[in-house]
Amino acid sequence: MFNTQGYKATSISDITKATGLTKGAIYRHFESKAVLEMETLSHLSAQMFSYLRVKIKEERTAPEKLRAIFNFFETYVSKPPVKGGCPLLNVAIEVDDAHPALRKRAVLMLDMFKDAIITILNNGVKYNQLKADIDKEYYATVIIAGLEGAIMMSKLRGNDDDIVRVAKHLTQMLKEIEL
Amino acid sequence: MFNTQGYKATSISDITKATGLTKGAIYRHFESKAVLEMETLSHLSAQMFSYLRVKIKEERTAPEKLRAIFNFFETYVSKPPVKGGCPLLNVAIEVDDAHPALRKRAVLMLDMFKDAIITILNNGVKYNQLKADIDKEYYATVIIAGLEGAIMMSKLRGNDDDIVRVAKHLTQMLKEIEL
DNA sequence: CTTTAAAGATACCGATCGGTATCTTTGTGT
DNA sequence: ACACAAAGATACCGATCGGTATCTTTAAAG
Repeated sequence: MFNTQGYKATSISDITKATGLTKGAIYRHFESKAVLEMETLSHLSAQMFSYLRVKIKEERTAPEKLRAIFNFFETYVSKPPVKGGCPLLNVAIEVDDAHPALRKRAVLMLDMFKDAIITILNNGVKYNQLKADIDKEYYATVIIAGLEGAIMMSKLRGNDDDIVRVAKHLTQMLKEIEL
Repeated sequence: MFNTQGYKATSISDITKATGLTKGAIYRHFESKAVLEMETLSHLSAQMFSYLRVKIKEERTAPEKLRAIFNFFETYVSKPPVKGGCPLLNVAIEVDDAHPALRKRAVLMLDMFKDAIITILNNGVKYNQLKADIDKEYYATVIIAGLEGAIMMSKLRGNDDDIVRVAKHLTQMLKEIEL
């Protein structure tokens, strides 16, 4: 519910209705709504990276791993891995300076995503699957920005068209640094 | 305030404090908070497109117009045209199915942005500045997704680095379809 | 100067917010 | 069978939510 309706927009009462639990039960396990939000985001983050890690490990070369990532995101709207779209994108847009802890977690998620891609790029160079002189941070940024922006567009329109186009473009970009 | 804190997260009381007006004064001019949200989004949308249109009209050729757009977005975080980042991105992430009117406006904003870029691409082909066989919808989508995703990343980190990287990439992509 | 309508202020509405003190139930180890 | 702690339920708190009925102020036309 935090991921679909937003953190601020989801009330504890919404959660009691959805879970059948009472406020007393919830507040016994979470000391505040802010803590519940944090732990929910951590859970969503872990879930997302878990799914993604499986897809990445199924492939052997760096280009194949990257294509697996693009492919993973192509059906993000029609078959969302977690309801409500990308938790990173959602929380990044919602958090302002009033939620420093949640913001920190969001930055951490972005770092993890970026590092995962950079690691793949590094291994690609190491094993002569990718050109040696590529700017890894640059490509990681372009990939994440494209995917996240495309999720926004596709989710707004309610179909995968936009994200399929961006995935196609990223695949094309990949060809240019492939050996 | 709607654009910085979010629509749902901004209360009428927040607005009375910020404006010095009272609820009575506000509700005389706007029949509900939802209407105020709608008109605010329309205003933000018009403002954004106004700024962007100026930048586009300053350039003469299609490639120059597109580069002007990329350049416009490069300082979006450090020198935001409107406080709180991109109104399209913000509203697209916040709206769920409970806000159909706001959602419709968001789709309209995306359509306008996309159409503006497609028009530039069409003119570029017409005047032999761009290759004739390009998929305009594809490039428009890639450009918007990249820029919006980059805004999310840059805003989360608090600097322009990510969006500068993506702008560089889009400039590079442009070279490939330029004549 | 008076009239009049728009604009704004005041005071309130019921509903819901996050949160808590206190009570009851449940499950487990002995 | 009993003790006891953990889990959950109940009932409430003050604050704030969006919204409104009613009163006062403002400003412009005659």
